Amino acid sequence: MMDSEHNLNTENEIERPQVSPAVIRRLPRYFRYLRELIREGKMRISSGELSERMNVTASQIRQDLNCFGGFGQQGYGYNVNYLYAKICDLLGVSAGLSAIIIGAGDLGRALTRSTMFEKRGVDIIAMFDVDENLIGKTIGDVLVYSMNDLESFFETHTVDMAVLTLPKDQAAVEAERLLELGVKGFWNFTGKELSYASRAIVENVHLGDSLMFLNYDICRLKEAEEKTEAGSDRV
Amino acid sequence: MMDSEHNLNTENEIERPQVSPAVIRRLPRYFRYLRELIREGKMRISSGELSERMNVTASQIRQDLNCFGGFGQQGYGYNVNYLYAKICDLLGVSAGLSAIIIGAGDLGRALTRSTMFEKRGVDIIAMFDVDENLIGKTIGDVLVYSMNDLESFFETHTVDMAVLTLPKDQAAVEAERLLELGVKGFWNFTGKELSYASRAIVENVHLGDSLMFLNYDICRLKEAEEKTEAGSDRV
DNA sequence: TAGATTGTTAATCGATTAACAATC
DNA sequence: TAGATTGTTAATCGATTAACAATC
Repeated sequence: MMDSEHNLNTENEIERPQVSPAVIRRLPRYFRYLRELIREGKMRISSGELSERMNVTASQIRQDLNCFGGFGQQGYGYNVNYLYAKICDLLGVSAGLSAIIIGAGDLGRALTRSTMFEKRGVDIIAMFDVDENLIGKTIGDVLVYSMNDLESFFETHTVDMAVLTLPKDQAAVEAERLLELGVKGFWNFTGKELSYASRAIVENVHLGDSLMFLNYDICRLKEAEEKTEAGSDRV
Repeated sequence: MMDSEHNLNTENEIERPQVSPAVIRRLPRYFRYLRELIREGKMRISSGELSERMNVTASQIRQDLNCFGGFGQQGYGYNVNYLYAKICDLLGVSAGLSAIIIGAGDLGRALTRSTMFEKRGVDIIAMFDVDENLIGKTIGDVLVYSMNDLESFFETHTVDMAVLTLPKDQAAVEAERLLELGVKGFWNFTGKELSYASRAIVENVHLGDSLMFLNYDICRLKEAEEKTEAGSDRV
């Protein structure tokens, strides 16, 4: 089941799978559907059945999962709990990752109060803001610190990632500061596109882009409707 | 400049460009960079220069823009204002699209108060919720209506899209209700994956998936670091 | 005109799907 | 054993990049 050829090299130099981002971006979706299957009490699932639920090809599912090893069994399919556990591993659900949220504005507060992090094994250990009225307060069950205390906070805490929900024009300078303190990843909602090559990992979120994609399709739909109407009862 | 071959068919059957989603998903990013260029007062830009800023190939830029017509000029490049106007058109920035927000929770409020919609020409005309304490209140400058008043609201208003920020378990039933009322598109944050084929357009947003993609990379990075440490000073 | 840069075709690359042998 | 379904290779499809002729 485990590959043998790759391990011929020095000691056991781990085989970096080097899986394409396209595949990795699909993993969270498998994660979601597997949770659902578990909730339903389903014990096993075939790529065929899963493909129907998820609206993708069975081929793709098998191909995707095989990038990480043989999680299934011929003639049987996939054990739901086992597969779920494997995907959780890949996505670090039990890795005990810690996060801080920079910016206790509307979005920062919404994210803090959501169950999103908890469900994915990420622990929000603090929020930071410059607003004197917020500092010392608790949002959800997370304490808001002053941005001035960032450095001292890092002396006593390990922080894997920072969620950036602060104003766009401060994004770059604060991110640099966090980088200096050893943050490994940024979940960046500021709209300012950040990129630190090998120094840190950045996931830039552009909600506005998603909105505009929808806009595009709605416009095309409206155009088509106008055309139809014009064709049916105009001049 | 305008294509001639496609227009040989009946009357002028509009040429549906049928551009790939991959290209369309990139348009909002051009939109953002062009805004920046305008802010900087730049009048013209070549695909080469833009490609450096955006970190994509010049080839891709020219290919993308050409899906919608010849927006540039040989030997000169692209007129920033003209190109911006064209992309705004495609993305419906001046189409006067209207939206309502279903669910006045943390996320709904955060979206309402943001400038995201305004910047993209989408008008939020109402919010809806079931919470008696919120109904009648104003968030940003948007009034919160009762979910019971949904049908009557539609009698006097045109609604292009609904932003779904309500609890997951109510997503499907309320979306169906909105569909019935003539909503054309859904910006869906509920986590419940919706799909209405030709009846409506759905943009499912899964912030958690984005977080997990980041998790994946951070885990790989941590693994790599542990390996390095182990190699340098262990046993 | 010469220089620059697009529009567009052709070549390459990568991702998805199909097919089937391996195997439970 | 026969049936089912994976793991995996090969074929197809689509998207990206390179190249260059058109043209401003």
